[in-house]
Amino acid sequence: MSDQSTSLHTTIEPSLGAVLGRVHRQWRSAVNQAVAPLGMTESRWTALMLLKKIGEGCTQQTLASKLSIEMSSLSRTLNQLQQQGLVERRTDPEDKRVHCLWLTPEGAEMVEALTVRIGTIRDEIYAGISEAELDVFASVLVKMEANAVACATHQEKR
Amino acid sequence: MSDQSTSLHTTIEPSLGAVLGRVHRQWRSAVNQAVAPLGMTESRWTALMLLKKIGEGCTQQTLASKLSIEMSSLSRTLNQLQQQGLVERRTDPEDKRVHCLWLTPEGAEMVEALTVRIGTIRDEIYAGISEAELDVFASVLVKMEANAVACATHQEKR
DNA sequence: TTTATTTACTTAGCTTGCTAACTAAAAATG
DNA sequence: CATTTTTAGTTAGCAAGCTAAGTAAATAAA
Repeated sequence: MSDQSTSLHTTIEPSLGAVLGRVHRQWRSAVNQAVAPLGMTESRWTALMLLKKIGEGCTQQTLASKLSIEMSSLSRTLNQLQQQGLVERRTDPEDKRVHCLWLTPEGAEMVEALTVRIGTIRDEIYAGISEAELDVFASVLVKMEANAVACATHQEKR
Repeated sequence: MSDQSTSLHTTIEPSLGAVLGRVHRQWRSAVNQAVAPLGMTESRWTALMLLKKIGEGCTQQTLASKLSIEMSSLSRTLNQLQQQGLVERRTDPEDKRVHCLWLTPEGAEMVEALTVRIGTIRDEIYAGISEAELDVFASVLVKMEANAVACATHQEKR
């Protein structure tokens, strides 16, 4: 029994995490090709679409946390989106440290265009995968994400 | 019926690819913390361990392709591994363009040490996930990888 | 109320993915 | 056999993740 728990995952590809990285790179490459004509890159459209999803007016802090990237990474991406005239940073009058994020009209149009293009890619990448499989896949991702965060956290306090 | 096929995946998280990226980042962060004391980073240990797995003496071409990274990326990583005295590049006498890759004794020891540490992390990240779920997860990843590659390929020829 | 700490964000510099442009060797073509 | 093309690998510079070290504003402590 304890034997089983030790060997539980040894039959599986030992470096599934590396596979995860590969698939992510290839998925990114496919999407990047599709959105390049719109002047978009992964980091930019990911931020743009998540901003739309979680609701305009949110802080950079909130968006960075939902993206699971650092504030510094998001800051640079927002500089680009702002320069492209797709996003606005408005200083919160209640707390002048805080920047609230809003889509410009052009930004909103971009989200629409992206949704279409990325939807096409998504369907191609999901081809031949059943909804049941996708459900399991998504639930495993969620568990892994939580486990990885917990793991990183307990390690950093040694 | 055709309705069902259009709506097939719309109930799922629309940007599962973005989730994939997030989980990969977090998994990488957890592993990086664990292997940093050994002087390793993700790109270096991934290359080192895959070299061990697919067999020493292989070409850079082969290793890059199995890693799903470009030759140029691998070239830099190998420079680092060579500088650390973990890997050797030997010119193939039959074809002087080709560099065959070998682990040094120190490299072989490093692989052992990494296997232990990464195994620990892997078990933590797999916690609460059944073997059946992992099987589905791995099979979905494989299908997605193939689909993404196909998608990128047919796009680039417009 | 002045000082210290915390918080939201930015900037700078590193890592490692990428593409593009290069060298040198091998293979194909004339 | 000379010339062109292909192939294996390298180098240079961009993209976007990271950490570390800043600002400026808000809060806590003295």
